[in-house]
Amino acid sequence: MNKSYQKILSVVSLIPPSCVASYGQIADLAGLPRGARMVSKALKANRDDSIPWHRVVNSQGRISIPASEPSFRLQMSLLREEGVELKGSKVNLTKHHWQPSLDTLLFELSF
DNA sequence: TCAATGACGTATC
DNA sequence: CGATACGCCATTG
Repeated sequence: MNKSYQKILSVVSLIPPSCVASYGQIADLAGLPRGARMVSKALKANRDDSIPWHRVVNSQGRISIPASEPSFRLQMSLLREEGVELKGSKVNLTKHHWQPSLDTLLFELSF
């Protein structure tokens, strides 16, 4: 577990319920431009359930976990439980895309 | 070393 | 909307 992973997870933990963020967006907020693939690795490696990993989807709003894996269904369930509108495996981004407040951004910078 | 591999992103057709 | 092609980059064998 290196520093980048910690940073990534800390950013993910800021995503509020019924909102989603993209891998690229998380990478940017974590100060890791073009680090989208690292975000996916960090989430896959993470075992802490208190981190809302399910609120991270790809830039198209689609769940990126292979449908063959069990966590794919789990992610859908968790999102629906929060009231996130899902059309198939795609979320309504115009409604649920996370837009961090200025406060949140400043808080991140101080981390 | 080096090629292959992703829970990615963007551009093009 | 679906399919393909690249770029990207840490990790893996």
